[in-house]
Amino acid sequence: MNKKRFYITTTLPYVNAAPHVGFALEIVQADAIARYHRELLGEEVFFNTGTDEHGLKIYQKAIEEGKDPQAYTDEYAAKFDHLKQALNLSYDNFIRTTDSYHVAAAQEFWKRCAAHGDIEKKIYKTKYCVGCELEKTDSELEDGRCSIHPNMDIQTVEEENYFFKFSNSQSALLELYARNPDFVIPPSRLGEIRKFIEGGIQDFSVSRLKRKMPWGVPVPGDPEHVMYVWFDALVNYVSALGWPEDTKKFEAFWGTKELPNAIQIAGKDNLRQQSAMWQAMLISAGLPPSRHILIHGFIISGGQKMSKSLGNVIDPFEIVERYGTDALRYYLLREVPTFEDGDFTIERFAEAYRANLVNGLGNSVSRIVKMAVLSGVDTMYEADFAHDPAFAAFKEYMDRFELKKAADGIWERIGNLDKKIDETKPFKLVRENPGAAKKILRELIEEIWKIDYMLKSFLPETSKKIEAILKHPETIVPLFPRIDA
RNA sequence: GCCGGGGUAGCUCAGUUGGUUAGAGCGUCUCACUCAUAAAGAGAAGGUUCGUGGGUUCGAUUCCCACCCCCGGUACCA
Repeated sequence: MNKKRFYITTTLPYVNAAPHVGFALEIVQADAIARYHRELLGEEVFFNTGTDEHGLKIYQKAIEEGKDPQAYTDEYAAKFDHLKQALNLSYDNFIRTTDSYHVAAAQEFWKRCAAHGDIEKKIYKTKYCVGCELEKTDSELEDGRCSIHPNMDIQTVEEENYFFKFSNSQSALLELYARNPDFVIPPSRLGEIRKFIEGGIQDFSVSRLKRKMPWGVPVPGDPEHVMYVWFDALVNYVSALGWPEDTKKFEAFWGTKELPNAIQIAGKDNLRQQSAMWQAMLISAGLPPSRHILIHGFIISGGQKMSKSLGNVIDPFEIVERYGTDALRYYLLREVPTFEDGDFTIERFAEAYRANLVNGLGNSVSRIVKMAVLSGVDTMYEADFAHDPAFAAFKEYMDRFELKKAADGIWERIGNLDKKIDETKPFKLVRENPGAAKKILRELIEEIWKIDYMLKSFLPETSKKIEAILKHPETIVPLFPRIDA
């Protein structure tokens, strides 16, 4: 019997700005889930992330900086390593949408959709502001006028584009949702997308004229066009697995129509692309749908969106530099609701750090290990955690991707350590009844091992530190230093 | 405008079949202890009773209606 395969992928951040804490949330959530499946469940995990590197904005940005677009994206992709280190990420694959195998896969995907009759040429009407000399989207216009040049009429520009026949998929999508009530998690987001699809859907354009915007994947059989960045970028979730060449690997991780296996995680702004458009593309290409689309919220700061002008932007690198990787991971995984918007301010962060990591986890480990050393209690432990009832509860939450609730359970156990010490007072008891005190301390040590085990997915570095301490208890140092605000 | 989510202690939030004195964590105050990172524990205060106004009901934070406020989306920005 083969090991169970597990696949999870983040969305690919678009590389026109430095990674911010919002993407950090997504990739840390994915990392915790991946580690859980890899290390605690022993599954064979494929954890994918990468960068989305085509499209107009990147093209413009590169030109702006006087660079070749490929060189610009190369630089950015290299920077991603900083994020990997800063957040201690365990992804197995890093895809760049400019990788040649991805480009080839995107073209094959296109051909399959075309063969299925879902791609056709149509006239695409764009709105064009002569003042800006730019095309505008409807949402950029106010009352049908450009907000920068309200005295000028918006012109309609027509060009030939390829369209994906999204409208063909309406019933198939609704059926997918009906068959899988947990297709999108949380369920409220499934309701949202279902309602959107029920309301009727329009075809969307999937190509751009190459002479206007050359930075994209060439459309097969038509040198005039490149793929619109959406289409190409979404294909990464399967090209990362070697599709279309490596059908074995693809099937093992992506799953089959009967047993889809792919977990995707995305922000709520990506609900439509991931749970509807991409699924429609998969259906068209004859591939299995995803298994779950996990939708997380946004990180806001002080009740407002982060923005440079408000000065409330949280830089993940700064936090890590000051408090350490696991402090940030802790905050993102437990202090932010898993599926809803969460607030992130330095004040709240510092408070959570002190209360739960310094005073909570760190101090509990210190006092127990110190007592164990003073009383000569063995700090090694080998156990089958799988049969621990509390671990079963933890597992249940993790299997439902309820990361915060799972973490809450761990911290409840940490709190119980202190409660037990206070009730039994082993530090006092050791003078009257050393045997009884040792027995209690031994139980506390075992409990730390179990907590440590559950912590592996969330705080991998801390988990290693705890193990090192338990192996060499005489060398104990604080897990989380006090940091003055 | 429309669609979705939300308005419960200072803060962050639980509260799914409507039922006695509405909960947790953090923060605050008091007390106690000393094994620990000047830390951990216990107790207490804190909600004009759960956005506002109606309604259904013996009884509603929980159901219905209207309204107010906040947030997101409103499709080619990836």
